[in-house]
Amino acid sequence: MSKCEQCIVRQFNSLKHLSKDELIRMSNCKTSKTIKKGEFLFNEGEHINGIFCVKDGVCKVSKMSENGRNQVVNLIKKGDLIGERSLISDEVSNLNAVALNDMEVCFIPKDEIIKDLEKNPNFSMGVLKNMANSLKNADDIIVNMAQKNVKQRLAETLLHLEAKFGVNEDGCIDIHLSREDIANIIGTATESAIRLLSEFKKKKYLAFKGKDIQLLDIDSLKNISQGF
Amino acid sequence: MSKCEQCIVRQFNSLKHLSKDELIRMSNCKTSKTIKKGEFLFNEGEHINGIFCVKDGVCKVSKMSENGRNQVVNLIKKGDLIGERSLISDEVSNLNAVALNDMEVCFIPKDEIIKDLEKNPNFSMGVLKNMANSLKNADDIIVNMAQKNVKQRLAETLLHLEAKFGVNEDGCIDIHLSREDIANIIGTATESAIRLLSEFKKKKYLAFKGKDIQLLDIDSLKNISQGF
DNA sequence: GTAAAAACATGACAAATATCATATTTTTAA
DNA sequence: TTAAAAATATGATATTTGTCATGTTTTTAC
Repeated sequence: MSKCEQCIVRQFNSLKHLSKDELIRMSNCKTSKTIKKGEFLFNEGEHINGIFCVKDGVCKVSKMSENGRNQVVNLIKKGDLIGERSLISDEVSNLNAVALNDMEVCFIPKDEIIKDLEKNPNFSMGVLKNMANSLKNADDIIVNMAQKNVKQRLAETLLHLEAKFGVNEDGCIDIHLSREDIANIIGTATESAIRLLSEFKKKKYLAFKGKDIQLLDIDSLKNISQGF
Repeated sequence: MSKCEQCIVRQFNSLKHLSKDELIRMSNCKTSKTIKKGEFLFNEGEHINGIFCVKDGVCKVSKMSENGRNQVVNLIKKGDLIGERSLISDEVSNLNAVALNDMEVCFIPKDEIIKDLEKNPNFSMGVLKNMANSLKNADDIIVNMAQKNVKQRLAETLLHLEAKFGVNEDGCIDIHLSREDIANIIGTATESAIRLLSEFKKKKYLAFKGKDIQLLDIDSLKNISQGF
């Protein structure tokens, strides 16, 4: 069993506020899991009863709309925590999370985290700050969804993905998303997303390498996302 | 100066978790303000440096989009707190808040709240739960914005407003919003909102009394919001 | 009370987007 | 390896929505 107190990943999230003692206790009750590409971490309606700390890999967090379409609300990567919300409010998850590539995660049971939240103000302030930040992001996404058209949202999303995941040795955004995933992030029909990506390619704002995307003209994409 | 420990309003928000001592200290450092209809509580870019507890009245919380349009992200009413976020993350506000009618609010300075958050785990858990709930709502709004069309969003919003603000003696939704406000909630052009309201009126889903709106056919509105 | 401003309303049209159809390419599984 | 399935791509068309124009009603400020 790997030890939390020696794990680098926790430096990237609220768990960095825990004391050595708290981390040792956590090591003893956590479970490590390997989640294969396409498998679920959790589903809508499930009681999660703990949080996941992502050691490696990426998952998409989404929610079914009443229309029967899937909306991606977040992408979670190495160093992030998932499930904080369902932990604090005693409800079942309103979201589902599916691995986009093979993942290494640790699962920490609810009770353990609650204890730490109550006893360690640094930790709870950290969680609070993190949530405040998520909430601010959510507001930005709402404004973008409500006020920007599909082309603007696609440009914005591509820039955001490159900023978040960086580029690989080919110069492409270092995450593999299907065209459908991209459509489900920006909230449009898959065909529309494909069409606009083709348009951007034709205009040399980006290039396809295999199915991955390389951004070529950041300035133009920025302008588009801002409505110019 | 009114006393927090005797104020009913705090029962409706996280401040209910504070001890008598903490409330007495809060009474001594808070300031009461009257905010007239149309005046701002705070603006985008301002340091808020505290939270507002709403004793009476309603305000709309919005954000300018890069397109220059205003998106309403929340409506805050009696019993709610505003400004929690800017308090916890040390940044300027990303939102602005303007009174929709005359308001009575108390302003509690940041330092006081931070002290309580660090010393009273019940309180910080309460704030955390509240934020978790806001985050869940935000996800729902994102999904609605992304996946529903304007007519669905209007129906949804009307139902939501009636649930949140109730009806007055005329049977109308008990909040006065301009057509522009409604358009800015659902993220559409004012003309589109007006047109759809007229359509709903023609179909007897609702009636206008003056400029207020009375919902007549809840079932039909529910069906519309769900895409039937 | 009255003029000016703001809000509301509606038509005409243009632009954006979804949907359906169909073809091609890529991936998956036996 | 190969057939089937899934993903990508693009055209045609219908629907939704935004924009501009214009008129009416309501509210505001003097």
